[in-house]
Amino acid sequence: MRFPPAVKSQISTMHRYRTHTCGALRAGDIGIQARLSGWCHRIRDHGGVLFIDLRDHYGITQVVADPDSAAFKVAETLRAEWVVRVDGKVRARPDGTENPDLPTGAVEVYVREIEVLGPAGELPMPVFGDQEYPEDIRLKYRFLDLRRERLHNNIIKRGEIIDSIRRRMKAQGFFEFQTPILTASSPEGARDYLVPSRLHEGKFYALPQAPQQFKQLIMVSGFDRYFQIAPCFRDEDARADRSPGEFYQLDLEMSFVTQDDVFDAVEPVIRGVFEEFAGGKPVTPKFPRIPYKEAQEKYGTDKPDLRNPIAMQNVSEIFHGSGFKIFARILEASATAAVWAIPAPGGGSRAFCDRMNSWAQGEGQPGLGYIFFASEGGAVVGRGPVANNLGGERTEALRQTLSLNDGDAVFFVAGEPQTFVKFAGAARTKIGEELGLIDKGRFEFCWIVDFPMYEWNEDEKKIDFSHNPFSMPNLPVDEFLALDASDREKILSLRAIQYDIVCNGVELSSGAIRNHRPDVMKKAFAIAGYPEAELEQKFSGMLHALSLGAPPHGGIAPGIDRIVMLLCGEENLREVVLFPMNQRAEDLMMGAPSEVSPKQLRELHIRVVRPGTS
RNA sequence: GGGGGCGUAGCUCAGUUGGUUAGAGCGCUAGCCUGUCACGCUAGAGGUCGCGGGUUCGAGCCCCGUCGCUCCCGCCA
Repeated sequence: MRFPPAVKSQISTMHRYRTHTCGALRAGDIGIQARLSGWCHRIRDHGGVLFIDLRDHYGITQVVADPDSAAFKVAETLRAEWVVRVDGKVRARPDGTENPDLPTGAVEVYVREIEVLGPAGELPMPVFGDQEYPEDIRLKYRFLDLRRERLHNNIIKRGEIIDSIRRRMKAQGFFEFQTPILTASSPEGARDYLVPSRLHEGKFYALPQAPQQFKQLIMVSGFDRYFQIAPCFRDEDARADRSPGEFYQLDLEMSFVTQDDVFDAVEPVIRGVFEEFAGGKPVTPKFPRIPYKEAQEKYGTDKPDLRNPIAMQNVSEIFHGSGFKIFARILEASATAAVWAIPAPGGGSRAFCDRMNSWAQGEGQPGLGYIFFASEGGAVVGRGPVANNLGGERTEALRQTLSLNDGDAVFFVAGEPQTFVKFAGAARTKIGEELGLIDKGRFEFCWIVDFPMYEWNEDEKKIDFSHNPFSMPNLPVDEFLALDASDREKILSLRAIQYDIVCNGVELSSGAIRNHRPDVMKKAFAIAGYPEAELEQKFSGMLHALSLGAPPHGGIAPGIDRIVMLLCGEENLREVVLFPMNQRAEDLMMGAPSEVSPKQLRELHIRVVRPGTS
């Protein structure tokens, strides 16, 4: 790496580094002396004349040197991504050489002096251009990746979105609080990140999975509308839409509210932020409320992508006792078995249906039955093996039920809904994608409501909490307290006052009206088989607080990273997080996690026991 | 913990049925070029084909194992 000698500045009145940013100069500045600092984005050396695109956070300005300029010799030594200071005269570009793609494209800086502030070695990854690079290289050299336009813009947009959220929350009367980062491990939920205590041998802090208990305690403390852009920590495996380790939530909680009050407070904030940053893409004007059960039946998931117009239907009636023996027997054998239809408008070709069938087999399914409809002698008839066995009359009934026509198809899944629902949902998504039915240019929101409170655990033959054990059951308190724990039917049909916001198939958040009554909570846990003593032991602080005057309260916690991801049009959270970890929860740039010194371990009363050496 | 995909030059990738000295673009080095903005032209350097083993006269290519990255399942109240 060479450092060309810096030429001492002759313009002592100027700022040490710049009079303008690289995005500032316009035609009106022609004739002035300017000083710019930035990175050599792109260098074009024509021998006689040499162009440097100088880039900083604000933009790009073209710098020109020719053999007449004093700094030509220095200019020739510059390489990509060197950081330099440039002095020169702002002048108009010659006629016909203006660059309309650049805000500064009418002018250029004719260089008089160049000072190298920070030279760069050969780059592991160029900053210029928009080529894809491997994740590990990108993460190891995150600071280079962040110089690139796309990521740089994403991070800026992230900040602007968070600003907008704060503004909107405060306008709704919410107040921002800070809750502890070092707290206690909680037995419920995800795996905790633990921090060993130096002063208390053998004891650990945990990083909060969410400020859940704190925000409830803030309500018990008599504050009314809490929010926080809250860091959350969970030691679970990553997904494209689930960062390993840490992420941020717009955490909020309100006192004396019903579900409707929470919706009325949150929906305008989320909708407003999306409208502000969606770049003109339409946003659902009023979020529809879809009961959990309906979401499962129509979309095969509790986070439906409503941009996909396909809605499934239960068509068991049509197959019951029909000539299509495979399904008829399945329905015969079990009262809870069903056949669901997945309409595929425009999918009416044997080639498409066969392709979907092989896809299903690739997913480990026996196959995907189908009928496709075609015109024949003026009538629309069903084709394929299912239609042949089902017969004309029932096939026609299907066609009418599902409003299908010439050129359409329908696929079928059969069996016990609880075992096939996930696959049915995947098939609905796949069909929608393959047929191009999903309008990517919009944001489709919905609330998912009425989550079941409990579910049957077939493995352990017991009743479990279905989702959040601290949600209020949707039943008058007296009735709930009077429940007979053996009335399995009634208990399994109970719903919790719990809700999710879903956008384009991404679960943005879940929330609930909390269970603020110790007696109801004890009953709720008793139903799930937790003895009162255990509850007292694990959640004594919370129970105690709730027993000394707790207001009814509820809230929700939309994921900031996911909101930003959707608004940036990205499919992976790493594209909207400043310094993300890889899938194995490593920070390749900082080298985290890392080994620590024996002294540190001793102070923390920790001994590392490696697998197979104990 | 399980399954899929990928791994060839600093980077992005090609590489036929297993067959001579493994190629291209970008980047890098040297030279030429006075109006480019993905500048152009010429030449050059740069390779343990992730790693280990096997099959074969012969392996980048086939087989087994292993490691890394990634996507998914489990998990994430």
